[in-house]
Amino acid sequence: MRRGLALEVAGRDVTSVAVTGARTVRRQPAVALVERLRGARLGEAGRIGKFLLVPLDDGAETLVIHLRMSGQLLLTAPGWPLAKHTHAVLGLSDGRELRFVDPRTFGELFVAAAPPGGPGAPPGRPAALAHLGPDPLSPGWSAAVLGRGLIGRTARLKLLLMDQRFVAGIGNIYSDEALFEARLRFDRPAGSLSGDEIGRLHRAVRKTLRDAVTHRGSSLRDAQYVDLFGAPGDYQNRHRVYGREGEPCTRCGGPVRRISLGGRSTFLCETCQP
DNA sequence: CAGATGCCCTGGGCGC
DNA sequence: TGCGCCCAGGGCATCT
Repeated sequence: MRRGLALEVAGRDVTSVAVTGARTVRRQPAVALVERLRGARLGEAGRIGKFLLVPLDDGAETLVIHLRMSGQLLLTAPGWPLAKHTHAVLGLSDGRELRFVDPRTFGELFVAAAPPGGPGAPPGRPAALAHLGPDPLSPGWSAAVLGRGLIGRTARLKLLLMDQRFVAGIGNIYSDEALFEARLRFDRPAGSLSGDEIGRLHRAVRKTLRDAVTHRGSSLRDAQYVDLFGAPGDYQNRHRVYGREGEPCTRCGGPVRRISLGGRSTFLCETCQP
């Protein structure tokens, strides 16, 4: 989604703004966001974890977008019929519209001040995102950094991977996929990993996220996740455990298991992830 | 303090 | 066909 925004909306001006959803803009008065966006020039989108950051004008402020469970950003011609649960529409100077659609209304938009990022660099992170840990695809997230972070942690590995304060951007699908790739059980105490296991985990997280982006994300049965043009991703067809309960493990042929953890599903192969 | 639980919502799938 | 239940890519407040 970040790549799509960078390709399609960077350099456009916002010519009109309509916010109709009561919950979609909730960190600030909707009128403040509308007035700040109207007439703004959109910069090249950045990303920290699951948050999208679209710099405004000189980059001193940024539009922050989180899709949560069911949010979509769609780029359409103005005449297109408005999908149900469309909560915000930005008119763009190229005549198209950027629409935020979100049935469950967990997603949100807000405008925040962004510290300057230096010449040529993207703006820094807004204060509202200060709690986020490093993005696992950023250069700073090395195996050594991961290993230091794991020391003394008693949490189960999967829950720590999904803790956005620890590392930002891994959710329920990609934690399961990365743990399978790393051949690690989800309920290992995070601090119990050996050096070799830390290396495997680090490699697996980065490979899983990179591959998922290459394949344009995971669109599950309800096809909630789609790109700017409504096209679903492809990575769901490459999942090795997530959503594959009872199907054969791609590595050993044994059945993929589903276990409930913290009220959500965890998928794993108990043979390959001892 | 870390960890567990429940809630914010709508919609789809399934059993009866 | 319809009802009630369970489940779903996340994050946060509130308990212990």
